[in-house]
Amino acid sequence: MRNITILFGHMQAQSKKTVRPRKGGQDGERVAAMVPTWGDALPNMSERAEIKRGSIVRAAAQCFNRSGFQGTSMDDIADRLGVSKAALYRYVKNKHELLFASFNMAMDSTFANFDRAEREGGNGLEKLRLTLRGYLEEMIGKLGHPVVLLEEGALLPDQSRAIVRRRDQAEKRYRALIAEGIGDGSIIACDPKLAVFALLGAINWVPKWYRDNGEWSATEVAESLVALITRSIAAQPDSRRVHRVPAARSRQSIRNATRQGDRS
Amino acid sequence: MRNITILFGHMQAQSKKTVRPRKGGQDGERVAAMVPTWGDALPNMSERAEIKRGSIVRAAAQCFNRSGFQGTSMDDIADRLGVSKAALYRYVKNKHELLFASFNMAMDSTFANFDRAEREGGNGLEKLRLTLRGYLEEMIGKLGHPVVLLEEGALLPDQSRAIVRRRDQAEKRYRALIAEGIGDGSIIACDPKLAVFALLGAINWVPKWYRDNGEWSATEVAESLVALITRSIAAQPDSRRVHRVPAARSRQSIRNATRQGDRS
DNA sequence: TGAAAAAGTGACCCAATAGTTACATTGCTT
DNA sequence: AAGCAATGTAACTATTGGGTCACTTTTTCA
Repeated sequence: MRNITILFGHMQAQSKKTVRPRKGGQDGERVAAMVPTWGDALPNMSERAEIKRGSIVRAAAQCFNRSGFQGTSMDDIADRLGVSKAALYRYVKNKHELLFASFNMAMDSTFANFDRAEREGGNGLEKLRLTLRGYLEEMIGKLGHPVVLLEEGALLPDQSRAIVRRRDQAEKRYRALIAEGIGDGSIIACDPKLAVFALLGAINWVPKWYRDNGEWSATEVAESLVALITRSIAAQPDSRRVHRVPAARSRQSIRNATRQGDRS
Repeated sequence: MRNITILFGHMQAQSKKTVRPRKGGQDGERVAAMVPTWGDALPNMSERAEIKRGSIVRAAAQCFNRSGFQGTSMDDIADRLGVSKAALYRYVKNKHELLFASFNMAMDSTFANFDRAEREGGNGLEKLRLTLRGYLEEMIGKLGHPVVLLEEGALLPDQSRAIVRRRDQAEKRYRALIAEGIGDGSIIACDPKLAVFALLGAINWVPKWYRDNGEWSATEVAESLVALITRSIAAQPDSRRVHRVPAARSRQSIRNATRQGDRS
């Protein structure tokens, strides 16, 4: 009934269904199969705590994306990592901290990509594209597939203030890029605020349909989606740009990359 | 302690804070203020039950939009209508039925607007615009401000199957419109599936930023947003179309129409 | 190797909340 | 006015899930 514990540092015997039996139940002995607890990454030393915390946050973000904050239990997150709920509390104060960390992860990525685009980018439109593409790519890659940003209302008042401030800064910076693009002629005259909402909507919707078991890499999705949506405000909309990637890999690959049965 | 009940058919005395004291508490006598129970609409007869049920569903949809399914309690919904939780159960079987009804309301509107666009519309792009615009306008108008469609994972298996089927039909029909547009030359060559995801993302994101106390009517928001996002796939992107409304009412009005402090 | 520190666990506590029920109130109809 | 059906409510239950704790197992290191 206890784990048939064996070795390899951070490996641990586990029931083979990845999901551990929720309610103790009749505890027939588990069929042991070697599964890395803490899903992979675990280099060495005492910085491991930091790495584990990161794994917890990512797992939480994935759960939040799929089921929402209130719809996710700490057991769900623990199960995903192959640990017990109580173990999480060694690395994390409470559930809200996980939500807060998820939001901050997304905001960190946003600002990092703003900076990168500022260094690399050309005109306003190009910088906007670089930022969106980088963000999308990073979020998809880091979280297995999704993005974050829903469930804002579930934050605690203090956290909410902090996140809202960062998000407002981000939106302001997006609008500034659009204004820059309007100024340099790369972007059509439009209301920057409305445009930003439209862009972010399309971006933040991705986790609702993207499945990472599909054929598309994070890069491919990011590239073609960003090309598509930024065309809505591009001064000289380039036809080739929009369907370059889809045409290359054919629409069959998109079909595979996205839901069919879906969650239910 | 009991309501100082008085008259006017469906009017009822209520504590003035609209939110009724959650936990009974020390029941100081309530300061009575006349508030229409069931928030307005209540014509007459015994068909009133039907109308009340509709009010409940709309209230529920609004709550779900703001806080998610799991984040909304039946008390929240009851409070919004100025009734007790138990009263809801006279018109509704359970909470999941409310979620199901919310989804179906959105799907009904979608298909109704497909049909309307089919009758009125010109080329593929025009039909697409009509559909999106009608849907957005109707949802914003009907629900006070928002849309629905998140929280799909919270549906019960049976309900989920039904909704997923309708949603897939809707997506198929969206893709068909885009294909039609590609055929008649009004829409650029692109992957219809990716395009639909992008469009729906922007549409479904609206409740996250739109506030109905702003200056913009549902019609205005719907029109300008749809113009903006469909430009991403328009064969001949029309500059005037995109910023017509924003230019007319100035960007100040958008600023007012959207969040500043936001929920927290 | 052995002991202390670190990591993890099952069982428990408690608050929140979906749903029920026994009762009160309203209002229609005659 | 009386009585019945419809409508609504307060109080209860049963369950779920966040968070804690005493204890076990694993790892580190002298």
